[in-house]
Amino acid sequence: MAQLRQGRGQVPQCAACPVRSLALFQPLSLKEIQAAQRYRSEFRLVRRGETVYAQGESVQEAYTLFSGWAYLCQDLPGGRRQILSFMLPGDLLGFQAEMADGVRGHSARALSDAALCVFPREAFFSMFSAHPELGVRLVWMAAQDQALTHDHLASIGRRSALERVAGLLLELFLRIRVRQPAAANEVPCPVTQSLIADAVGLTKIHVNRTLKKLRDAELLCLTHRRLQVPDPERLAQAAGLSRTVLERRPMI
Amino acid sequence: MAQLRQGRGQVPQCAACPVRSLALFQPLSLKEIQAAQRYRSEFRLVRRGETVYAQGESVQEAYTLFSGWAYLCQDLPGGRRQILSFMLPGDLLGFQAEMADGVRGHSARALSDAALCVFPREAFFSMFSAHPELGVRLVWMAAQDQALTHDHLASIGRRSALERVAGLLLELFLRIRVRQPAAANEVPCPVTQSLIADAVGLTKIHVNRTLKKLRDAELLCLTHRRLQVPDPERLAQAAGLSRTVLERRPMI
DNA sequence: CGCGCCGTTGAGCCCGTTCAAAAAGTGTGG
DNA sequence: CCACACTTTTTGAACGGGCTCAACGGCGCG
Repeated sequence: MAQLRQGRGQVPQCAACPVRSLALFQPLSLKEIQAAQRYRSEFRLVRRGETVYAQGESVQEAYTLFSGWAYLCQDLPGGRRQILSFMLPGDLLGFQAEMADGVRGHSARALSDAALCVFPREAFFSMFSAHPELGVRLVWMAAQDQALTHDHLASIGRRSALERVAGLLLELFLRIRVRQPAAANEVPCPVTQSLIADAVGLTKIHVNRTLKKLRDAELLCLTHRRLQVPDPERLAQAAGLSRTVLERRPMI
Repeated sequence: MAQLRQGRGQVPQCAACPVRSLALFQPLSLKEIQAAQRYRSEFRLVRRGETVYAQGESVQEAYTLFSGWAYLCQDLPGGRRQILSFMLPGDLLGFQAEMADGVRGHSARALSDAALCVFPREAFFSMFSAHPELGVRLVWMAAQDQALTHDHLASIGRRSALERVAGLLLELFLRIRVRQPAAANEVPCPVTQSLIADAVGLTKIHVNRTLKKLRDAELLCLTHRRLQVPDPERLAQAAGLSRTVLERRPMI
């Protein structure tokens, strides 16, 4: 359990984890966290573009994204692909199909250089029996995840190109902002237009045109890996979202 | 807990439940099942078209679909709507947002006359502490659900109209067939073309044309609330699905 | 019978795609 | 520092899959 592969840096201690309040272990006390650290089998560094796990592989581990960005995507015949979700620090990866049929239905890739805490499949069973509240927490996170996926489904199925792009970027904006010390109207956002296209089911060319429209309407501006949203409320309206979306604090 | 509202029929006993092997309580022994029945607060009958729970309501209960069909759908501005999933006997409804922010993100409606076993929100906490294996089972079912939703997402985002319709009907065909005594190439299937349209993100008119194509190609035939699939393998190919989909037994 | 829902078919249009190409940004090695 | 390769962004022109609008037939039900 203790064969932690360390990259250039040192392995962080769970007790000092900066994303703990967002992550699976949130319900545990500081003392319990120190004990729970032994469930982690590895602290892994991955480079931008590298695969964390691949579609078709058998399920052996799950991960907490410690730092950096990642995304889940499903590859389809004809070179097509669909991005299922973007993952931010604190998010749990690889549990979606953990219990299903034992085979990954999608791949997970690093969008930027990233670090992951790795938990072997069996660790979850021990964790749940030792800390039942972690089971509740996991179910809660899974439900949150499912609700978000449902929103994406409705977005791709029934919304216009502009609504889709606006909706996705608003969601990312809000999710990133929760992870930031101060609430700003500009956040780092390393997604490319191609990635947006594969996430909302459009062509990268049409995403580009749509972004131009949004920029001209001063609803948002995505350049140099930074995302500006002057007025989230107005963007939500353009995305055809009910006002409540802004109040729902995402993924805490 | 025992105020079971009974319609015309008698309330079924969990021990004799015909969908137990598909449902949440699958891991329990016969003896445990009899005890677990007390968690059920109600056995409810709903008529075709009635709402089980509605978008925006606060979350109070979850349900096991005992008989009949249901579907989850999200309503959008402009009269648009997206069907998120179809529910068959044994499926768990209303847990998706159970733990999230306490507000339903979608509605659940009966597609045919249906019967539901109702479990109040708090029952789940008692159930999990009394039977930890139910927690594992629930997580497993949630993961299965999520995997299916991911497939829909990829389908709507990146597949052609024909692939989408073929894929959806193949999925339904397989899910219905598991619930049937003998494996036939014809199953009951009460979905209308409008419902298919709202599920795959197309117009009902275009769904109609697509169904005609599929019928002409003798891939499937959907008439009089019955679905025929002469050769599932060939249909899977037309839907652009890898062969493995057929082997994956859905939702057990 | 008449009403409402569901399925079917046609004609024309539009949103988003495809193909093509150039500009701008990013990273690498000499 | 520049040269080079590569990825990402931007723009134009033309095509087409799926949409809109409109009308009709069929079926179940009160």
